[in-house]
Amino acid sequence: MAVREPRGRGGRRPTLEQVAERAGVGRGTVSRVINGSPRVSDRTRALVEAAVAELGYVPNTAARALAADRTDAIALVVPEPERRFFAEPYFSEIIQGVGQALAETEVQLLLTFAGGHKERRRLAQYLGAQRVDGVLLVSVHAGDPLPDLVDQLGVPAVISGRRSADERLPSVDSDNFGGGRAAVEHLVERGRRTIALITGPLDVYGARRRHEGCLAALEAAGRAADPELVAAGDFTEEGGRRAMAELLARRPDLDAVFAGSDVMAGGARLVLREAGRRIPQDVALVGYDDSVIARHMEPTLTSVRQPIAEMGREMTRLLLDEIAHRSADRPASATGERRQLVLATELVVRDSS
Amino acid sequence: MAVREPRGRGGRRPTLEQVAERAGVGRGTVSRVINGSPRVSDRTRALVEAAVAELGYVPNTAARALAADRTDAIALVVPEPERRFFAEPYFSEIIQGVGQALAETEVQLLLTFAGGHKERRRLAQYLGAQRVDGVLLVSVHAGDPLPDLVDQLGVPAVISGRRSADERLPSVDSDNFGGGRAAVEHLVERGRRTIALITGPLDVYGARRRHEGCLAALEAAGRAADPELVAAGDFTEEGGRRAMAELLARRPDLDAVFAGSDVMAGGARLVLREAGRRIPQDVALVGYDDSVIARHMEPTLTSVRQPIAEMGREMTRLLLDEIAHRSADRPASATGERRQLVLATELVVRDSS
DNA sequence: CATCACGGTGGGAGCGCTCCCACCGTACCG
DNA sequence: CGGTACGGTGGGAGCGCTCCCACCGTGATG
Repeated sequence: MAVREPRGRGGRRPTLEQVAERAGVGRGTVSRVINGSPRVSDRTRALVEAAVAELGYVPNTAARALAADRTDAIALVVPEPERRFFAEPYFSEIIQGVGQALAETEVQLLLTFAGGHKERRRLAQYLGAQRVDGVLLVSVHAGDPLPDLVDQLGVPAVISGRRSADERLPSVDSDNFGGGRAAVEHLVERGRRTIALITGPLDVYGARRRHEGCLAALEAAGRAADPELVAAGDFTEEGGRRAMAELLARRPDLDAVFAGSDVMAGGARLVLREAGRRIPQDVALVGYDDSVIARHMEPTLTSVRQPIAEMGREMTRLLLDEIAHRSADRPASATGERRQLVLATELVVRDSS
Repeated sequence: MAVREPRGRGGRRPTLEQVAERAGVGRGTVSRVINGSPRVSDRTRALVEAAVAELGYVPNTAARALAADRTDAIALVVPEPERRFFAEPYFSEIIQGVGQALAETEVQLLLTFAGGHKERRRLAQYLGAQRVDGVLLVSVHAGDPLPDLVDQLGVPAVISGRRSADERLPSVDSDNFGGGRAAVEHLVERGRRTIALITGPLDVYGARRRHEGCLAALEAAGRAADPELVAAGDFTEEGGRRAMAELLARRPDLDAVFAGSDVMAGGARLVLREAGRRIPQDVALVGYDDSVIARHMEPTLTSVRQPIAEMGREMTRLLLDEIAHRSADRPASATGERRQLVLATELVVRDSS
């Protein structure tokens, strides 16, 4: 007759204590071996490792977290209200990168959905309740209070994309300036004379940098920046349509368009087609993001690729670094380490230009 | 001069004990209030709640997990080696659904990447080490040992898609049979006479069911299933190309194609175009999945939509149910509850048919 | 008026681990 | 040859919570 275990499922797992007994050593020694302390003799270490293997011992996360005040978990905070965030491959790729960086460690990834303002406040509380060792914040809005809230709570955090030129928090960004510049340089090289620009919302730092890159490329090519050739979009397809219609009305002679996102480029394409302009013969079109849309558009869309998976990877590394430093009582922020990363973008040339 | 806290960041958070003292009650009573036990008088409850609010108390997850042997977290196991999994919106949508279902609860979502076979084994260990209360398994292969491993460990699990007709584990599937049938019915209604089928790998249960649905629709329309009009693909674009070329060689008179996935439909489209067939005038094309590709293909692709987000939601509900039942010492598996869900699919008609 | 039942409550024990202090022995020093 | 240093080790204390048992008071019961 099977004896019923006190509680829980599938029988109790072995504890540190049991491993210690089996190896004929003390609890502290086993703990030292498990945690890779150098202060253990080789003989003892081998003994303990054998016992661990025999018993199939796995440390209890909860107990460790409670005793050591460290969870070996980080959270990726997802701004859920934005469906856009899910629709674009951005999300998947970021997670892919995070997963890769985490694979080399014992750290777990927690997904947290931050909805409205109250939920964000609740989230902040939870973060304070030692649920995770650090936080990855993606797709942060300019005026979002969350990053600073998290920072004040003393929770290590890394954000994707700087919110401004003088970002204080550790961050990983892609080279928006270089990306915008490369797109326009490409159009110039292709012999395009009248290049129109559809920008993203300019209060978003990344969108503004893209635009500044475009302007720099134009200037380098000896062309004056023409306000008639610039229209602001809002990263939506509809916004791209509106901007394109506007530009076409003002300057029917344009022969190239750079849109600050693929989605806006998609909207622009529809307007161009309706106006009877052929792509790329009459008008060259370049987008930004190198999203799925770009590869499946007709014609396929030239676009600027951001290394999103790599951003996820670097964000994670930065965060793990910060966590390690803080637990060693010397925040990386105080060691003058580089905590702002900017990764290169790449122009992917396809049929639309 | 600020007194340095013993350890950890940002000062200690209030504990149950402190709340108890503040409220002038015992520790047990506070615990009861926090956990919503009915065995507390209204007066006392109000007292405790006030103290909780004043102190901004949040229970320590680790301590609770240790004491109660329950983590209030579930894991979504992601089969990482498949890049396909990330590329398709499947992943994002599943997570979206899971997030929605979890939003109503206090349960956290852990993302676990299961790479090769050893990593899966390691994963199984961790699952046993009370890291999570349950597991969501997505995109499970036919011969994958993981589901049974998890089950043997006694960890509640729900899988997406049945592995066979007599799936034992709780699962949420979409109506692949109905989806395949609807696609072919649609082609029949459109007056197509010679309907070719590109199947997925038939050892994948879902793919086989789709195919069986197709055959059922053909039979219902009084058409014999013609082996010449069936070719097997492997869910890749290249596989779709090969299958389409084969079909076209065998039956140049075909006027409709159903592909078991949008990606294969994409491959088929290229071959059809090269062969000078117009879509939909000469050949109607229908895909499956209603992925981003479908919306951006030229012409836009008619496709069968699976309610993926809803599947994520239902999987989560099923899992939370199972967890609740088990902790109440009566597994849902023993109560004869329905643990296999099949959700309806929907045909989205676009320009390709 | 003693007895019982029961809603309501306090607090001990213990979950499995890390941290840290005490201690042991050996090697090296003056 | 006593003193000091130090690598190596054992185990007590405690992390913050839940569980459960003992207990208290009240009102119904015999």
